[in-house]
Amino acid sequence: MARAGLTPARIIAAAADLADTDGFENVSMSAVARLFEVKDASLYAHIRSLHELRSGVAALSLAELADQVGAALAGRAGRDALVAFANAYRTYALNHPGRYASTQMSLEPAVAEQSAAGRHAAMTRAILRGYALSEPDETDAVRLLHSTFHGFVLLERGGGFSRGTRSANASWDSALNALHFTLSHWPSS
Amino acid sequence: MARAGLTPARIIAAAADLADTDGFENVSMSAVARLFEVKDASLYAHIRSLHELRSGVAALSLAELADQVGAALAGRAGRDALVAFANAYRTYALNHPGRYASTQMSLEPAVAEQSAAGRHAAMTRAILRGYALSEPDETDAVRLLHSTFHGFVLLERGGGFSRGTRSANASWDSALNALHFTLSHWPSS
DNA sequence: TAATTCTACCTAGGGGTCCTAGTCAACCGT
DNA sequence: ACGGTTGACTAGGACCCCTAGGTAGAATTA
Repeated sequence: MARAGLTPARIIAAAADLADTDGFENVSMSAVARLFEVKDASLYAHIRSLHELRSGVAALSLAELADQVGAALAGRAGRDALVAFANAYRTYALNHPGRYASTQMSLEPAVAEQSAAGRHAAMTRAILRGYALSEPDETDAVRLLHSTFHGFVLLERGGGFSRGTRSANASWDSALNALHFTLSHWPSS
Repeated sequence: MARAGLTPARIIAAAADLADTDGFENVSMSAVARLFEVKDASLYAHIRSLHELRSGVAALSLAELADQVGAALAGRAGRDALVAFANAYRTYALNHPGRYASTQMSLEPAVAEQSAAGRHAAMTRAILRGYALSEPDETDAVRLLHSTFHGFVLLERGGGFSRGTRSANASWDSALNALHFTLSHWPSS
């Protein structure tokens, strides 16, 4: 009986890959076990439950997303920062659909989540520094940006933009234009 | 053996209620069968598969959503129409989380879907008539609106706006302000 | 090196889900 | 009243989650 060399990290990484190829909803203990050519029961020595496996994927994905967005953001400001942030966000979501889907699951306020989601919010606020908003406008703007990016990416991936001849890319650029314009002339009433 | 009086419509309606109370991901043949005090196998005389059941819920929900949004929109124009549309949309999503979640599932271009989603898009375009956009700006604006509403509602329901003291309602109104402003001064470059 | 402990993986099994096939009883039109 | 249709049943296969207990190889210690 050769050992497969399972560790929580490797199991979660494999599950994340599986999510991207087969969909997050198809991430199961059995499916991941098959990847390692191991019985599903064997995974329970490393990961307590399916829920923990999926939460692990979510935490991993949030961290990756924050990394990539952070890297894209480095050294930019104002409109440049907005566009870089948005494009990095969308690129990650489209390249890693399963990982991105995992970030939607409501994970209990775990420590790992706190850090990654916190970084995310901090970066969004960093963008807004170029637009000189004060509270509570800044919070409203953060939520508007996040909503728009999240919604766009989900609809795009779900095929919601397939009708018509206008490309999703063009509409995306247009949306960024609109957001930049709104942020530049924030109606603070 | 008394008959339970199952029909596709009643089964789908029950499934939709179950989605709202227990979550769309928990809509299963077994769970719906339990509601009718019937064995799960009995449902297959009326509904071919779990996928068909869920698609049915999605079609029902899309139709309901279109109805409510359409009713809210009646007789309004311009900013009024935008706000009415948006609030009806959000209200439906928050009051019927499971039904709303069902509308996210990618249903094959079924006939039923065509009609409801088509109505939805037509109504969004009706709003924009007050802003005098021409193609392709109108398509971009439709997508921006839909993305923002969809993203906001999902994040709100997922607890994404729990941090901080700013209420979701206030941020929502602020987002509508911003959208109205952007639509009024659409940067057509 | 040899003995002991540890642990990564195993088998066995209970309970849940989707779905098919085949059966029988209740309803309905004639 | 009767024959056909159909609505719900039981039985069962395939797959899933998860627990309990066993075993063999790795790690630690004597």
